[in-house]
Amino acid sequence: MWQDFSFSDIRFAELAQHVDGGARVLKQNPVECLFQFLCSSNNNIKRIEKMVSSMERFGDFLGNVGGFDFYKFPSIDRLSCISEQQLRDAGFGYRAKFVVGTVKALQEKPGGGEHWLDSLRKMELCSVVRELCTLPGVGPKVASCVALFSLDQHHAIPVDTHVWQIATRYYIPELADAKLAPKLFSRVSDAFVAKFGKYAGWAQTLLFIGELPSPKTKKPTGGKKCKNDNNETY
DNA sequence: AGCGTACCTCGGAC
DNA sequence: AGTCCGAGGTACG
Ligand SMILES: [Mg+2]
Repeated sequence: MWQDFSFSDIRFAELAQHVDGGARVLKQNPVECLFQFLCSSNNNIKRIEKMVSSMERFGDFLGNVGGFDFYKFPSIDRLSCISEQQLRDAGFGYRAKFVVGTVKALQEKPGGGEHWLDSLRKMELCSVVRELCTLPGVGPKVASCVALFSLDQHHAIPVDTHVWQIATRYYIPELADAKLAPKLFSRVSDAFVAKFGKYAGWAQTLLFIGELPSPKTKKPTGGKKCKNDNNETY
């Protein structure tokens, strides 16, 4: 698959050579995935991880490995025991009410929230996103993440600030100075699907990793120039 | 429909 | 040391 992506995009080809050990696009549990990305809005990864681990402590204790405690991610019912104040105290900020509201909304689904989330698997991507967006704190980006990482929607493109940077730099440079707006969300998404096709979401994930200030990538530095689709150097 | 703006918190940059 | 900025967006006017 990487070869296909590399053929489709020169930048992908170059980046792929510099990502050690590959990247994994995990098929996550939908509940866990949803609440993780519910914490992600306007936030940094370190704090997101802290918030997620504080939610996990409401799940069953699994054991201790190498000095680290592990917990099963809480069920929706278990999550419903957490108050907004507890979440505030745990540093969730304004996302505290999103968590409480989404738990409540899920509990009210006929057949339960877990079942409702699973039922989204067999729907079209646009319907999946639309349904998920009815939850408080869930917009198009979070919905796309949940769809891609936990609901088998491999062509979902979560358009976040990083993807926006990538897209305007390499694929649609004419929008370089525009603000990331909902209207342009689809524009970016279309650009990725046009370029990478069925598994565009996976390609997006790799390019996203390339943007992160992470030791996982050792991007080419110093002097090397490349060209984007419009033959502009970067 | 489309566009501005506020929003919790917090580590790093200056 | 104080201030400012921005981070895997969303809700609301
Ligand atoms: Mg929503």
